[in-house]
Amino acid sequence: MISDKIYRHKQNILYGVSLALLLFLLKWLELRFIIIDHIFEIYAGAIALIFTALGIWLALKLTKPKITTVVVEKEVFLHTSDFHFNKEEQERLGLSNRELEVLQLIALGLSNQEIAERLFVSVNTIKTHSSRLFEKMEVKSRTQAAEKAKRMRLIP
Amino acid sequence: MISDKIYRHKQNILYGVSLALLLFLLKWLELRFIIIDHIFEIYAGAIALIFTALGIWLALKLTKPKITTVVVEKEVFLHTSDFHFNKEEQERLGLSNRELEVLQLIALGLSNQEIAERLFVSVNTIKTHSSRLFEKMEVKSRTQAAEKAKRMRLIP
DNA sequence: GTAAATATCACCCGAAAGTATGATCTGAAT
DNA sequence: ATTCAGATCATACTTTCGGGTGATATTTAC
Repeated sequence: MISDKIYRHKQNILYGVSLALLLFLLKWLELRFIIIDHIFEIYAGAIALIFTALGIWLALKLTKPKITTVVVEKEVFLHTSDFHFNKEEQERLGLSNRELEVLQLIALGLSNQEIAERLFVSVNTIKTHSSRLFEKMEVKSRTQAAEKAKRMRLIP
Repeated sequence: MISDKIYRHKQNILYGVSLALLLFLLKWLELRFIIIDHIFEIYAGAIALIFTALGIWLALKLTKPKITTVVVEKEVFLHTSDFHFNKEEQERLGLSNRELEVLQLIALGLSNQEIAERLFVSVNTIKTHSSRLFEKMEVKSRTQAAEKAKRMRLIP
């Protein structure tokens, strides 16, 4: 049995355990004295650590965050195909809607007679409109009017 | 004489000076012991101050700045540069260079008279050119010609 | 309501645009 | 040398354009 062996070697075990305890005590005392001998350095190190952390915390909490602004230019390509009517230009020139309508048909290359037929009015009316049109646009012919209208985005 | 007076009070002066020195020594010893008594606290305070400063410095030096990215959209217009003369169309219509020249001036809105002056020829010549032009382009007026020429990329 | 702006139409006239036809002249191709 | 395309010019004629003037509805703004 195992208990029999223990009993037989009782004294040996007791001696061994006592020796182990003594060694442990000695080691513990040694460590204790090391700590006591260096208590000041340890304390100082702890203070250093704590106050470094405090300093970091203070700096992070109390300073304004650093902000670096990076400006990235992004090129946007605009195509002429998407035509946007220039209402401002119409108002600037003081063109009425009817006059603009006539202008658009002139730019398509229609004659006064054709425009009159399309709008169900007389040629004389179209002449009056176009005259006022040229006056307001400061041009002297229908071809110039068409050219200028395209430049000013009054027509596509 | 002054030296006489000093000689006469020699002992008094010696006593006074001795007393003053003694008091000074006592005060010095007192201050020394105060410092020695509190040497640990002073040292700890100094460490705390130094390492707080270190922490602040570390935090300021080593933190990454916040990066704010601002995207600025830069508009790039292509319409002025995207014109490529349509030589094929000119050849398909059978337009001569002179006719094309006249066509371009017509599209600018110039009158026959103005075109004639610019090209140093007579109005009749311009009329001949424009007539042949309209015939080849299958249009009936200068305004139509200008419109069609722009559509066909014969002019910008 | 009245005034101002807009849209409509008419008539006249001169200028410009466009058509038709024909005539040189030149340079390049055959 | 001849042919052919392109450029030039002219004359005659028709059509369209654009300016000028005036008149009448219609709508919009105050």
